[in-house]
Order: sequence, then C-alpha cells, then structure tokens
Amino acid sequence: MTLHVAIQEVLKEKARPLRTSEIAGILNENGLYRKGNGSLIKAGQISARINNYPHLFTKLNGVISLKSSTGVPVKKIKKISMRRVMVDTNDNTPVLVEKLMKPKNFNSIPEVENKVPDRPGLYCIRIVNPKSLKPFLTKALLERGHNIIYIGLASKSLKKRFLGQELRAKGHGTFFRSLGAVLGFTPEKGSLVGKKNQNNYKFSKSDEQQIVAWINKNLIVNWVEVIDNLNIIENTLLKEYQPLLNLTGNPGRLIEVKQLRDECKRVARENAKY
DNA sequence: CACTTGGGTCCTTACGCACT
DNA sequence: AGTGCGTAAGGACCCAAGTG
Repeated sequence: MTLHVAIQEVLKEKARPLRTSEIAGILNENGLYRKGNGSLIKAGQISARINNYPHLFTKLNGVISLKSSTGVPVKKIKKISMRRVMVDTNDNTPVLVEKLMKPKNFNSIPEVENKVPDRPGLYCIRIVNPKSLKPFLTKALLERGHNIIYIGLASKSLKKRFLGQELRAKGHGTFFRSLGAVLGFTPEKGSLVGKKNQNNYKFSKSDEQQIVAWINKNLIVNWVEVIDNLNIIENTLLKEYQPLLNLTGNPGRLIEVKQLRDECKRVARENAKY
C-alpha cells in the first residue's frame, strides 16, 4: 500500500479531519504503511504527500480531510484567506524592493535594534567588508559584485524572527546557524543527541556571544514591512541577487555552505566520547 | 502573578535520489 | 525521462522556566 492510500484509509476510518501529526501517529501504530527502512513516519512526510495529491486531500487550518464524496464530510472551519498573487493596479512592490535593497538604507544592528517592528516583512543583511569572511566566500561575493549575504522573510514579526532568532540566537535562526558554521564554529559534541529535530543545532553560550559580537561589528541590515506576496518577492530577490548564505530558492547556493552546516550537524549528533 | 525569554516541536515546501 | 518518495531548510507556534 502506498502512503497516500494509507492516509485515505485513516481519514475514512476516523471520519473527521486530522492533523498531519495525528495521521503519522495512527499509521505508526496500526502499521497500515511501513517505510522501507522501518523507521517511523513523520508528520512532515504526511504533509509532503498531501501536497503531492491535491486532488485527493484538502488542507484547511492545518487539518487534513478527504476530498472525495466517499470520504469524510468536511467540517466547517473558519476560513483563512490564502491570498493568491494578484498584481493589482496599485502594486507598490517595486518601491518596497528598492527601499529594502538601497545600500544607503542599511545600518549596523546596535544602531537599529530597538526599532525593529513587531510586524511582518522582508529583511536583508549585508557585510561591511567581504574580506572578513573565509576566502571562498569573499571570492563568491566579488564575483557577484555585491555584499549581500542573506535575504529572509518574517511572516509574523520582524522583531521576533529577524532580530530575535536570526541575529540574537533566541530560538532557532537559520541565518545564525549558517553564519556560525561559515565562521568556523561547531556545536558542542552530542548536543543534538536525543533531540526531536536533528537539524536545529546550536552553539555553546560563549560561541553564541562571539558570533553576536561578530555580527555587531561586521554586518549591516535593512528591512521593509510587507504583508502581501512575501514569498513571491523573496523568491524574486533570491534569484536576482543570489545572497551568499541562502540555500533554498537561491540559484547561487554554495555547496560549501551546506557542507559546513552538515559538519555542524554531524558533530552535534555524535555520541559524546568519555 | 503577569510578563518575558528560551528553546523544543511542528508545519510546509523545495530538492534530489531511486525506481520504473 | 518521468514519477514517487524521503529528507532537510526555513519559519512559526507554543509552553515552561525565569524574573520582577
């Protein structure tokens, strides 16, 4: 039995919409579907399959239902509008993009950290002197003719996501992990052992402080508040500028960055020797 | 005891390998 | 070559512990 058929079976049997994590749990218990290597099915895998079979399933507010009339009646749930991209007549995207990318608008983080809004938007990070990085990164920036190292989005809050997670390591910032890796830091050995998410490695407190100090000294940042079309704008920018440390969606992603991140993961997953 | 902070967990989606 | 499938990046949610 394929995974999506197994998901259909579960939804039919339970006769109500289910979360991806619930479906994974039920399948792991009833054995309707087993992975080739025998490992447990994760919620993310269910989500991936749901997206690959839009004709079979509907997804509303995080719960999955069967689409076919033979399946479960879809419960009425308050609808959240999934805004489709519409280029309306007063589209001010070009203005926002210019405002975001204009080098003059960038400032060091200590100068602006109290001003980052608790609102959604896009952010861009530049490096003052590309030569403060490892040679392969310096070279890549010179080839690209800019000093942009990361472009990201915060769908809820720039303050929490951009400032908190990315620049101050509160929580799990993708950029912070990548930067630490390319600066030559590695997490503490075994720090991911037993953790559910085997990717979100962290650095030691003292390493974190050193990275934050490096960020304050070497990086300048800018952001714009945006609500609509965040993903589309981000994707366009990634294609146009190919920032140094973005991986997903970046045609100029650097394999060396991925390798350094993988090395961090390897160390963090390693059983501590004693 | 309300508020803040830290961080564990969850969700979505792009990517790339494996199989047909 | 096309399709199926699993993994991991990127981002947000949410709760427990800390703080005043």
